[in-house]
Amino acid sequence: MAARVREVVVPDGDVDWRRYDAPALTPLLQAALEAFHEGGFHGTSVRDIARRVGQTVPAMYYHHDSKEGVLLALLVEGIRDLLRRVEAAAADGGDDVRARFSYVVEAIALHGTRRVRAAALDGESRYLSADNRAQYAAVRKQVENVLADIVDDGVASGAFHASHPAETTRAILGTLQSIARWYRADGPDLPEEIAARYVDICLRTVGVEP
Amino acid sequence: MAARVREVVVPDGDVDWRRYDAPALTPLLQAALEAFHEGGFHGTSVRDIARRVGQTVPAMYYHHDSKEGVLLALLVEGIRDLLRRVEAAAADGGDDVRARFSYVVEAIALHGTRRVRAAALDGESRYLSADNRAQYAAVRKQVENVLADIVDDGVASGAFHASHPAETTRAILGTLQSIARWYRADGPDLPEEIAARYVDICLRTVGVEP
DNA sequence: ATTATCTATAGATCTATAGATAATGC
DNA sequence: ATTATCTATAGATCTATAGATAATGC
Repeated sequence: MAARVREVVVPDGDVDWRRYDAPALTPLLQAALEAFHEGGFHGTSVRDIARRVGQTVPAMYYHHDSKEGVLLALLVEGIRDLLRRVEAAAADGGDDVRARFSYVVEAIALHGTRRVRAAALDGESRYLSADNRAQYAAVRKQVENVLADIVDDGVASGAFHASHPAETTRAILGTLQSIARWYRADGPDLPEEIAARYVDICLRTVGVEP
Repeated sequence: MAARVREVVVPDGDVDWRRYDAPALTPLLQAALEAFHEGGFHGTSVRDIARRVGQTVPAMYYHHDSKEGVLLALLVEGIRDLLRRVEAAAADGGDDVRARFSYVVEAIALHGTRRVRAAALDGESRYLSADNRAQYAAVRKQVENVLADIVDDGVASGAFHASHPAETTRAILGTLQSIARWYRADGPDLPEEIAARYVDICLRTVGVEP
């Protein structure tokens, strides 16, 4: 197997979770991300991907086991990036549960716009084989748990109000996930504006006046 | 073109929007809906569909122009069903904006569980040709407008609180849409329980204590 | 030696249609 | 006549691999 994952160790304290540079993807993965975003996993052929990057199909197979391997690499890279940011955002909030909540919502909303293709790719994870899907889902679950813990803390301390904390967390994640399905980079609103609005909206959802 | 749409005229006052019988789909459309739900539009071949219904591929082409025609028929049928129910739910709420909101949210949530395959199919609408997508989107927009008008009314009358009503409506629709992505009929919760919880959650989102 | 690419191709599968055939309704 | 199905097949496209070739690093 030729595929490898370059592990870049970034100390958590150094993560600027609001800053987005160009994604650190190989040209082939960048092309595949765009292709999957436009046509979906099954609607994209390996020839589509190769053509976009100006290479031949076998060049792709040298770096990745299969088309599914390309999807997995993109999904794992994307969700790990989100997890790093979300953990940094939660840490940034310190002891203030409302700040922790607001920052984490902001981080997920920013990801949905600044990394709209990666965020929208989540829906394609269902086409992964069981093993690969589990690997992706494990990281995704960690992201969800960060928010779930904050909501639980807020409800327990009386800062938040929710009749069904777990379902409320899921509802908020659904809302934030949906951003990537309508956001267009050439639209009228800046990612920062959108994120700020979703912080407001999600605060109300946990019973807090923004 | 052999395909036809049977139009069943149902007076709006007669729609029991909480009641779900078996969907009125031909066996082929039922099979296609299950196939698309499992594999997505591009991950499903016309042979898959024919095999499920115990027929040959040309039998499908006799009733539908193309594979895309099958998807369009399913999407349009599903969204029209939802629109009918949502309009009945809004009417049921009468002059009480909170009741109208609660009923419409309940109706969309019930649709996400009772018609989970149809609801989840929404994401595949992006693979339709521009014309067909516009036809589907027009009906979908009507559903969204019903909720948007209620949220605007509630904010205008002071019954609801939302800094960004349009974005709040979109957020709520995102939450409700996400139900179909995790709901399983063999799960522990009844559709009615889930719908009731989402009414609670969405009321909070518009600044109302449930 | 290793890394990264290429040309050429295998073998399967895809959507869709041509044309035949049977069953039904007038 | 109409409706609904079938067998057979066209022609394109799919994923993946075999084996050759060039460029790079020691």
